[in-house]
Formats: sequence, C-alpha cells, structure tokens
Amino acid sequence: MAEDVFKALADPTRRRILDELAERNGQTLFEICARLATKHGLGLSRQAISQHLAVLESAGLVRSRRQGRYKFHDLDTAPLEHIVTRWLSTDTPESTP
Amino acid sequence: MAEDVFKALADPTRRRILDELAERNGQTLFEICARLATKHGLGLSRQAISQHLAVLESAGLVRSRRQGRYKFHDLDTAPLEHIVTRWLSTDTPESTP
DNA sequence: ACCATAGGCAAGTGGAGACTTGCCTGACAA
DNA sequence: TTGTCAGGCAAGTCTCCACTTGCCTATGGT
Repeated sequence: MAEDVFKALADPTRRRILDELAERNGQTLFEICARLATKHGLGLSRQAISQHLAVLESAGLVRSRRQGRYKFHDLDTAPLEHIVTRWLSTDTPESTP
Repeated sequence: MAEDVFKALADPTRRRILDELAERNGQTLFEICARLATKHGLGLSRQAISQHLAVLESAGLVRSRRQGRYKFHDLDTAPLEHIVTRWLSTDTPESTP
C-alpha cells in the first residue's frame, strides 16, 4: 500500500536506515544500531530501531530473513518507483521558464 | 529541502490536495475546499486546508500567486523528482541469490 | 547443563502535528 | 460607506507516534 510507504518515509531515522541498507544489504538489527550510532551519532535504543524496521517492513521497503538466531534485513526499492509518478505523470508542460 | 518534502507528503490530505492541483492547476483555497468536500467527502474546515497549503508551499511543492483578493495555487513537481533516486540510484548489484 | 547473545513483547511517557474555533484584515460591489 | 467575500492570525484541543524501560523467548557456544 502506497499509504504506508509515505508514512514510512516520513521519519528521518527510517530514511537513515534505508541509507544504511542501501550501502550494505543484509544487516542485522545490532549492526544497524551500531552503524547509526557511529556514523550518524544517533543514540537510539535497540527497540527504537526494531520498531522502525517493523514499519519499514510492513511498508514493503525492507525484507527480513531469519537464519538461526540472526535476522538479516534487505532493502527493497520496488515500492519507491511508482510512488512519485502519481504526480509526475501528470507531466510538467513547460511551466518552468 | 528534501526533509520538508517527505514531511509534506506524509499526510493523506496533503497528497489529495496535490492530486487536485495536478488535475486543475491554479485553484483558490475555497475551490480546493469545495472539491475535497464533494469529490472525496472530506469535511475539513477552511483553516485546515490553508495550513496544509502552507506546509506544501514551504516544501516547495506548491507555488502561490496573489491576485486581488484571490490567491491561486500552482503545483510544482520539481522537488519530487530527486527524492526517491537517493535509494534507487544506489542500485541492487546482484545481491539477491 | 549453563550462560551469553540476538531478538521480541508489551505498557508507559512525551512531544509533534492535524484540526477546530474565534476574531481580524484586505479587496470588490452595491 | 457599508456589506460581503477571500484569506490570515492566532490561540486551544486532541490524537498519533517516536522512544524508553523492563521482562521474556530462543539460538549457539563451551
């Protein structure tokens, strides 16, 4: 649902998570926590990231695969492609001089 | 700022307003109110729409031009184009087995 | 068996934002 | 000028959501 995608993208922390997954796919929750803390200085609790990942997953932007006691997260950019075209396909008829 | 664009797109009512402006550019506040009420059944106050338009305008998605006692609103899709490419251009380098 | 690790499940708190209500300003017509 | 119409400026209310805290489950190592 495109509805959830917009809501998922609304939060800056979630966009950062997408950035991280775009840079390195298949990270675990703890890896994402560590990289957000070190690279972006975000001192968030593990639960916060976990909840963000749940939102991203229910929006279809992140896929998760369980393997033993690890859970790897993969980015899925498919829902992003047909979101903005809703207004762009209405074209821009030479409105910028 | 891309930050504001995501926040602006987060609200369903604001996306509806963009839909309306995409369908017919240069509407006034009252026109948008009327069309949202009749076409989408949204019984929102005039102030609500006005505040939404302010958010959209500060995000650069809507331009407004004053003319007498009317204020016309025009859609600007420029900020939408370079938003999603942030993750799409990072591509997916055959990482899915 | 034990203990440490990776993650999940709540319930609770605080703040941002969507929406309203009321009053005020400016522009056009009679 | 007076009345009306389009819009703005505040307040104030209330709901949702991001984040925390605490405890619980399960997997793997030794």
